[in-house]
Amino acid sequence: MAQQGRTGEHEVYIEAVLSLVEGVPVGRATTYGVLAGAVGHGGPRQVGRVMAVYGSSVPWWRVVRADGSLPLSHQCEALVHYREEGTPLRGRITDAASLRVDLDAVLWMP
DNA sequence: CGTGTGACACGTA
DNA sequence: TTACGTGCCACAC
Repeated sequence: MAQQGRTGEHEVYIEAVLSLVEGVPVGRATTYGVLAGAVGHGGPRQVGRVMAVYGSSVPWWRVVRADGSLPLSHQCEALVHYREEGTPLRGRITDAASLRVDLDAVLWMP
């Protein structure tokens, strides 16, 4: 449709990241670096920033750090989703500091 | 226009 | 495994 006349690369980048996150299947997960490489521009930090601002509209919990650890202030919320989706975790639930997603089993790539 | 900060990544100890 | 330093890019002040 004839709208969005301004193809701002900034918005294109945001939509690209969000689109990829929405494409992550249930029970799986990916990393900021993978998404950054998928869009072919910027870096993992830029992806993280997009998630921090616009991530509220996408399954952000399926995006974790390269080592499988969770976002600093959202691991508790992510934990709830992981339990519902049956996402395999490593470490001990009693210690969120060492809690990580088993990327070796659920890593998803676009 | 320099400095600090961040939902990051990687190497090394 | 954790801790520290460095590189990266964008944004707030």
